[in-house]
Amino acid sequence: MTVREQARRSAALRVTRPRLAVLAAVADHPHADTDTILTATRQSLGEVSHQAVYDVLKALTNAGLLRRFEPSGSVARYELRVGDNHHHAVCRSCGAIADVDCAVGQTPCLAADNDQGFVLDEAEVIYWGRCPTCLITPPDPQ
Amino acid sequence: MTVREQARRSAALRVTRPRLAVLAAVADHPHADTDTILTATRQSLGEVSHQAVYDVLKALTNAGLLRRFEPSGSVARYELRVGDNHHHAVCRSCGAIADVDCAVGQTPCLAADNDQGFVLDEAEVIYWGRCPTCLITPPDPQ
DNA sequence: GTCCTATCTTGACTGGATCAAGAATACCGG
DNA sequence: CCGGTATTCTTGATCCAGTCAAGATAGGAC
Repeated sequence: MTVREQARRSAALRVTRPRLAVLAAVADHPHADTDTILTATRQSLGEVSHQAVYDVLKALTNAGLLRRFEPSGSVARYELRVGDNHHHAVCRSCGAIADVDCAVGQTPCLAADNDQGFVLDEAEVIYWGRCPTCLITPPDPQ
Repeated sequence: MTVREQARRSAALRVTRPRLAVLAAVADHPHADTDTILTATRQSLGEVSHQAVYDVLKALTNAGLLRRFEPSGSVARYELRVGDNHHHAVCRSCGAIADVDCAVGQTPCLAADNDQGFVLDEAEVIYWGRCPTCLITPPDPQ
């Protein structure tokens, strides 16, 4: 019993080659989607199953090493979890994503006026707008 | 030419029974997903194709009558677009959604410190936490 | 080295959403 | 009130990110 429990706990996050490779891929490709991460991982490792990458991303996200976010209309994207509380700006025309610091301090808007009894632990902010490139060369509106 | 252009403009948002029914369905079911809206629409109209509901939701959203949001891990949800800039609190365990006013004023966090040259027009905020029900009766952690 | 089980491989499947072609209908002018 | 026209709706197929399941592999404790 005790032995097994210990083993289970220590095995909470095994160090495997796919995990290291996925972690490196996310570091190299900020805000990458799953497919980009899969491609990058295969470049450094050779064959890796797509299921493995999904599993690894989920495990690392649960462990707090990665942060997952999903702008409306986009697939899931990942970045290295850093301590700050930065947010994301997304371009409405080309989908470009940039990191943005929040002006409100450490926990922006977390003190909501009317929280309906919810106990909140995170405020996820997505800013929508236009990136510099799309401002200069507006995409054809049809 | 002029005739056709006028027709096109005035036809920008035709008043059809499916559209009225969908609008009523969203009004009756705040934060409803597409399937809920489809079911509610069929209850008031009889048969409606699922494609029609998708088209209507997109048209009404583009017209600014509806607001679409999509919490990570959830399907798309819709609500009547109201003038305020309220946001949403989502329960991590049961997925319940509540409206929340932002404490920071009319355009929360919109004045980002470092906007990377983006011109921002909306700050979409999702608060993550636990709803009152899940606080009282925590769901089985397996 | 051995054992246990978390992790990875393989392959099928799910389900929200989109695409496409043709029929129906709202709205305009007359 | 009627016809013309482009939009909207119906029907039916398709896409694809993500999940499920079963068995093989390999990390790491002892």
